[in-house]
Amino acid sequence: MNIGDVAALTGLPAKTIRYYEEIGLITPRRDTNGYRRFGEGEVHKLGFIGRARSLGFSIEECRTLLALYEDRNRASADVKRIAQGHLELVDAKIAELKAMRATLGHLVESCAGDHRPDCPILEDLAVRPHKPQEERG
Amino acid sequence: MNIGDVAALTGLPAKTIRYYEEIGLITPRRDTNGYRRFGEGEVHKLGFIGRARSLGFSIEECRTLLALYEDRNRASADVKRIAQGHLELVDAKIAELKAMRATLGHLVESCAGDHRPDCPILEDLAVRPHKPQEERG
DNA sequence: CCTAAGGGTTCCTCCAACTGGAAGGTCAAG
DNA sequence: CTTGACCTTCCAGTTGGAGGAACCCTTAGG
Repeated sequence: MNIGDVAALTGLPAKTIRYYEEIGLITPRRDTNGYRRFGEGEVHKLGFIGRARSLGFSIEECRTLLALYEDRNRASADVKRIAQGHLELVDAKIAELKAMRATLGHLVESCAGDHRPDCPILEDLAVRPHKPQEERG
Repeated sequence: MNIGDVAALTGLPAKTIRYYEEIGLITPRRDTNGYRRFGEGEVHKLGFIGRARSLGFSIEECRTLLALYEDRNRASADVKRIAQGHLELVDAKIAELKAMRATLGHLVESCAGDHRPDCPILEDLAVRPHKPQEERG
């Protein structure tokens, strides 16, 4: 199996697969012509990584998860800790974005958006000693 | 005013302020000794940028907003369009994170997190043809 | 034989938005 | 004079790849 087939199977770009090899996530064999040759194991690993990435795990978390996956003696607690930590990070990010969204939403609503120059958005950016306002309607 | 004072006033790291000069967001004068000298204008600009950044606007968006701010003939519609576009991006990001959070939350809940090796999180990453599961149990 | 296509390979640069650190100049105080 | 805080420049690294150049391999067709 060449890299193109693996890309099609896993949905990962070939570039990404090469990159994953470069950083040591996978180590496919080589044909005599220098082409990477992938077996089921590699494809499976790449699928695993792809799914973990799509859940927002960092590359290093993926590396750890993969190691745990291949360790038949792992404790599920180790995995759960990583997932939990990541979950908290995601929650924090969501909260941050929501705060941004609230402020931004208020500003957008308050702006007439016409040909005139008066703009509450710019005024706010210009002077407000930025603590995100909650409600003031 | 030296860069340290400006950093204290605006809350931006000195490194960041230097970076903003490098990319042309600001152009402070120089003292004879080579130190950057900041006036009120610069400090005001930096505050503006800092607040815009904290709302998630990109540097290039900040550049545009700043230009609009300084253009007395701008139309508020131009500003609103940028903010609106950014708002949609933020909403998309939130939605994406929420989807991740949901899947991740299910997985974390379903994992015992003890000394045993059985782990639904790893099993899911290993085999699931990843469409985020909604509800199941 | 040559050619063209569609793989593959390596290597290098670039992205955002900084951050860290090294090596060195400047300034005010003791 | 020395110390320490501040400033300067420049270089490298971060995350997770994307883009592209230059070149090799393979196969099909004429």
